[in-house]
Amino acid sequence: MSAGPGEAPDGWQRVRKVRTYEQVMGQIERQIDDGTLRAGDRLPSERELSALLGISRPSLREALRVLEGLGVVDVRPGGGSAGGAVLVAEPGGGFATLLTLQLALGHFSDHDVLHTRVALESWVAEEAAQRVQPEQVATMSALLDRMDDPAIAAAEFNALDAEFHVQLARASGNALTSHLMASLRTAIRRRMEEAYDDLPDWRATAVTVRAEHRAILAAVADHDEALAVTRMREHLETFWSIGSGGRAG
Amino acid sequence: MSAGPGEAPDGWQRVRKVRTYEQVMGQIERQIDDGTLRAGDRLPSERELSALLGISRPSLREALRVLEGLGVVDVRPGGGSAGGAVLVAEPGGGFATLLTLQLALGHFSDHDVLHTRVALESWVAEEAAQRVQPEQVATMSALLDRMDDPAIAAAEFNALDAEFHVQLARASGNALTSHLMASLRTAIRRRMEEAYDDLPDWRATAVTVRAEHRAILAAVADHDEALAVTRMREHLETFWSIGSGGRAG
DNA sequence: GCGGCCAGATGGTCTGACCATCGGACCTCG
DNA sequence: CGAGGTCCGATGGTCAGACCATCTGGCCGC
Repeated sequence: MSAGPGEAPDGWQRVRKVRTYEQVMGQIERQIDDGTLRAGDRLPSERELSALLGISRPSLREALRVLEGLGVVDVRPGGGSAGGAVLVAEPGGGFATLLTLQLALGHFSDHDVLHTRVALESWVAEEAAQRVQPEQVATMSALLDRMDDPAIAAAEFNALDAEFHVQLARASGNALTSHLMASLRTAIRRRMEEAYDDLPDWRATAVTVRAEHRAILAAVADHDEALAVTRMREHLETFWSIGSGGRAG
Repeated sequence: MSAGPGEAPDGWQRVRKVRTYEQVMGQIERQIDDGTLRAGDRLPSERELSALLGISRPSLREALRVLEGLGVVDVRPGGGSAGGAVLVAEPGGGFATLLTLQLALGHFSDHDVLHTRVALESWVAEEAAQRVQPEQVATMSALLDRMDDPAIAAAEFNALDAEFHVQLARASGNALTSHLMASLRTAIRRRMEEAYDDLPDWRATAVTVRAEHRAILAAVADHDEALAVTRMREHLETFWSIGSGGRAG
């Protein structure tokens, strides 16, 4: 991180072999950046665009696949108005895939993910406490009600747990943070489920989780920023200590 | 975000058209997840792997391109030990591209990015103040010295500024946060430079920035968490108010 | 022993083709 | 005249085969 890739002691640097698909991505990226292309716009058909760029269809398709993987375009088959590659209007796609893979590769530890969540969630709690709307409180409250179901399955409990945190992030009014958190949550979903499975009695833990969620939401609804942050931190640290304790000793 | 993509009222959901390259990615992802494939491993050659999977080379290549864009594999031409697709050992690749594009598409606002940075940087300052090592302080101090050069160009000043924040994130010991911050910084690099260009006298601003950096580093070096957090927040908010003030009024 | 040279392997790219899918126009029937 | 089904064209999805550029590693000659 202290230097760009392929950097050498002096001003020298490795020559860049620009592949065709990278040039295509560069052009699309530039056109997005200067406003020529905007969210919702439809790209020319693969055949047409490949001709315009003077390249083959496979090369163009590689670029489209990457953009698709990055959540930038949405490609649909078929003719007429629905077919073709469209610049997606919804944000956030791609983060989860990226995080999941990098986590699986061992590039980041569970510890890293949890602490990043603490950083973001703390801020989210603080911000949400400032600007939360009554109807958002109602939505989250309804979520917590559903988590109270005594017959609920662990997987659904976990999903609702995640949903609660995501809704809170939404209430903070920051789309980036909201999507980052949702993606982090997706990335560690399996580990969360495994952690639950390893608990001798997850329903006992659930009781604690429910109470903490209620407490956090109450502080947010009261616009008590400091309390919301404190409770959020405690909530995350409690869960972490239980989870790691259940697995490591 | 409240539901998965393509969800319908009942249990119905849109049929999933699984393309070949997606299946390939799924297989690779699974093998990474269960440890069959690990960082540093080399995948079979394109011809060999496409034969093993019973698909054509172009389809396989689409999967490889996406994985490459996500920073999961590193593909190099040529025969022998150096050629082929290798699972990257270095984390973080792909974040910057993704963030840059999504930002350009207008999915996230500058405001969102700045506030996410505040959330992460605040935590970074707190954590770094706890665990920073003397040599890390020395490294960052040297960076700040280079920023003192009165003849420094705006672009380099900006680069060193980013580098300082990244080093601080490193000192926090969290690779994920560190890479997220570096990527956020990359994503808004152009806007930062434009903001500097719009300043009537950026060198005057630079004086303030230098002082704030020194103050932050001093608090971190003293292991004064609270002070480090406070100063970091002030630093970011100061810069933001100047930047937006210079552009918006 | 050392340097240059050559062969094999690998990725990078292109051409052309065929299939599945979907939208929209058309046509038929009531 | 309207409603329904049908056909056609455009588009993405996939494949096969070929050729080129690049790089490694070993061979050969000096």
